Amino acid sequence: MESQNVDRTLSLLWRRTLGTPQGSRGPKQRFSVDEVVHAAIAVADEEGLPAFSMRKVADRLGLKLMSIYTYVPGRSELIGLMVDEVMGERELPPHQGDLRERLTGVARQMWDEFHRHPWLLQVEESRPWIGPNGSDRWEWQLAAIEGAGFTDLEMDQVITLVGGFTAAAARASIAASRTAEQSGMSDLEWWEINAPILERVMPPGAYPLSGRVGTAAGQEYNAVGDPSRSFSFGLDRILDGIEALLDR
Amino acid sequence: MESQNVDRTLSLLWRRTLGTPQGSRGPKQRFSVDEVVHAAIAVADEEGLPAFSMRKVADRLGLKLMSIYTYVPGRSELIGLMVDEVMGERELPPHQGDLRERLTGVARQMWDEFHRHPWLLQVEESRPWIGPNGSDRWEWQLAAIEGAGFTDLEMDQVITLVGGFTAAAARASIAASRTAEQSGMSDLEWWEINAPILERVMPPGAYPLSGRVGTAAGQEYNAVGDPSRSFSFGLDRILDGIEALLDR
DNA sequence: TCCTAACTCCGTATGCCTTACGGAAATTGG
DNA sequence: CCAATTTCCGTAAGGCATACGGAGTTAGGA
Repeated sequence: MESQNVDRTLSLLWRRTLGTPQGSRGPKQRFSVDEVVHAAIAVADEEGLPAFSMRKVADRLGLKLMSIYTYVPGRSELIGLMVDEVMGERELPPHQGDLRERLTGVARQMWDEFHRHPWLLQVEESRPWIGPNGSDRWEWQLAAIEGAGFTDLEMDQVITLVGGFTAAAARASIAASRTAEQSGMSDLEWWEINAPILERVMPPGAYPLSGRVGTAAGQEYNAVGDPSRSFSFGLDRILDGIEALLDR
Repeated sequence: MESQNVDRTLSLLWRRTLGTPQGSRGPKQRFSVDEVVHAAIAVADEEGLPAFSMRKVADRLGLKLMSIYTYVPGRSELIGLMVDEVMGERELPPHQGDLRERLTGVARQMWDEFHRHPWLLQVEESRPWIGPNGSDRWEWQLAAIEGAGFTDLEMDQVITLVGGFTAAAARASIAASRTAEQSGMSDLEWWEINAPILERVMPPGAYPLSGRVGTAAGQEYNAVGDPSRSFSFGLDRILDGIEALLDR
């Protein structure tokens, strides 16, 4: 019964290549799986994954809660469909330029996607679903560095490295903007509340480096840190390191 | 009333330097805040953050649910206390060796900590609480690269880079072991269920690179990917890139 | 000495969430 | 035209955080 669920979800993921094999007996469904998935994506875009619920998806479509379960097996499978769906919403551009430009393209594509759909970073599935758009994506990423001189193993590791770092950087960036906009508190207000206690509690001079580096960062950026500059900085270092690997 | 909450939580975070200023009127509390925090950490270690609930913390202490709220303001504040607590559970060793060894030490300390307490990666707080152990940690990380020749801004960015990558690598590693142990399915069984459909659905030859690289990785490692080798590989590239920055 | 403010512990209730189950209505193959 | 099948949905079970108020306990001050 577990494996039936896997079957069903895989069929839904690959529904475009498989066609829609629905038995013809009963009433037709009022919506398509696509419409359900898109409604779900809209909810997640607006409210994030923790606040994403089956009821909200149903409400958005004008269905009652339990009807959603005739379209998809459950919440986590629906999230799997959403992930593969957003991975297909932009064309994968052909790779151009040298290795550096190509990997920058790969990273920036992920960076943009994470910012378009921040809930992607909140998805925690032990085993990823293998869908068409995710498969295309992985192939495309490997194509970016094919022929550059890496072993097959290194190709895997290089993409993992760039992808992992990009996800971490995007996480920081999104956390920063979420904080800025949604929490009613500005950075300044937050410090005004924290400062009195912290001054009382932090031994003066106990954190010389934090103080020096913190004020340097605070002056250079406007905020406490600039995530998009951290991303560029980190990516540059990583690409330097990867190029160095090819010069061995 | 929001800011009262901040006040209260900061006082709890810095409780060791502040002393315990509890009013003396009513009955004494049966436990200390430390005991509550440690019980909470035990629950999170065993079950992860999604399954972590106030009720389970209460049960573990022999308290009833609502009594926990006399110790800490709420769930998310308790998680803030847990985070700072685990950041203090290991001595921060003095830095030794060259830049490469020092940064490796910083990364490995985080790597170990994430594996000791995987739920740290599931904490999503827009604004981090500033506690004593987190502050010490940040100062210690900066000390690792103080005097190496970076500007203050670069120091911030270098630590952010190493920390972000380490978190991403640990996330992959933990996801892999969670999958292996807890989901009843082995990698093999999982493929046995997925393969029939995927073969039917993936156009043959559509994913040449994925196939080649995937089997290379699968043969070299035993599993689909070896997270700890990906970590070493990535860290080496990053350190190469950082050293190159100093040679400019 | 004793009253009362303040505090702990906890029962109850509200309002979320996922999902199992079963029933009514609709549709179509035979 | 009947019976199988499917959709849509009501209900309920079992989880969650937390607001509120009440009973009992403790100690400061009159």
